[in-house]
Amino acid sequence: MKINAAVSALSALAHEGRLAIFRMLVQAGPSGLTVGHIAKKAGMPGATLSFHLSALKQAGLVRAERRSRELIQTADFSCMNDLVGYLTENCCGGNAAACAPAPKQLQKRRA
Amino acid sequence: MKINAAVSALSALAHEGRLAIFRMLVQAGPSGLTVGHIAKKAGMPGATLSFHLSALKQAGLVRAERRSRELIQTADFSCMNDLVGYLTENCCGGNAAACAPAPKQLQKRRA
DNA sequence: CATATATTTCTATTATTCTAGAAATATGAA
DNA sequence: TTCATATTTCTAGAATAATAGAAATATATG
Repeated sequence: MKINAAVSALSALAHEGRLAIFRMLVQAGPSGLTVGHIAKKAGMPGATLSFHLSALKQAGLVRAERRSRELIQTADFSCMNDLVGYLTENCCGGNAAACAPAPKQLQKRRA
Repeated sequence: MKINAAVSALSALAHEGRLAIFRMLVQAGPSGLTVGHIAKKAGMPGATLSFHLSALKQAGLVRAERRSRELIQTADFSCMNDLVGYLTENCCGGNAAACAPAPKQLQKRRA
């Protein structure tokens, strides 16, 4: 992942409404959600939601597929994982153990 | 992590200069870097760098400690890990295997 | 074709963030 | 105290992003 792609993805997620939408989709998994469903859960006018979904798509974090009149939105899990990997890449120069702020609190996640 | 904290962290990272700074600090590890060192590597005027470091600190991603005339900046690894955890939380409703876009390309990172 | 539903694009207004020069503050050294 | 270095705060103009109503487009059904 290049820095521009990472900035796009982070910018897309750096908004309360869009982050909530993205997390909904992450948790929904590969079967996704329709725009209407998201609009209801997010309590957002259609035009506003459409604007935010575009931002997420532009960044590569969300994909859409038409099913009849509805558009099913799904999270792009590999984009998400690439972003996470980009942020944590080569953490502490590769010495992951150094990231633990205190000895008792060992890092459980990847470092 | 609450959504507001996540949005703050993501907003702080959603800028090419700040993302580059943060990654420098992540890779530098717990010993950190001085403002001057970062300014040189990032090729950024002091005032601009200071503005961006403030944003990263405000978001909890960076901490500073004075050592004589210099201020040592370090990444906050637990904040970073919390953010990553927040993004990927309960992915696919807990069925992590579902995130793999294709059977042949298994997810190597946490899901 | 006419009508209904689902979603997007257009538009303009409002709000927020970025940038960097200049001045200010903090620390240390002579 | 005077000077040098390191960093921040102040400032204001320039750039970018958010919001949502209204109109447009896509698909389906009678």
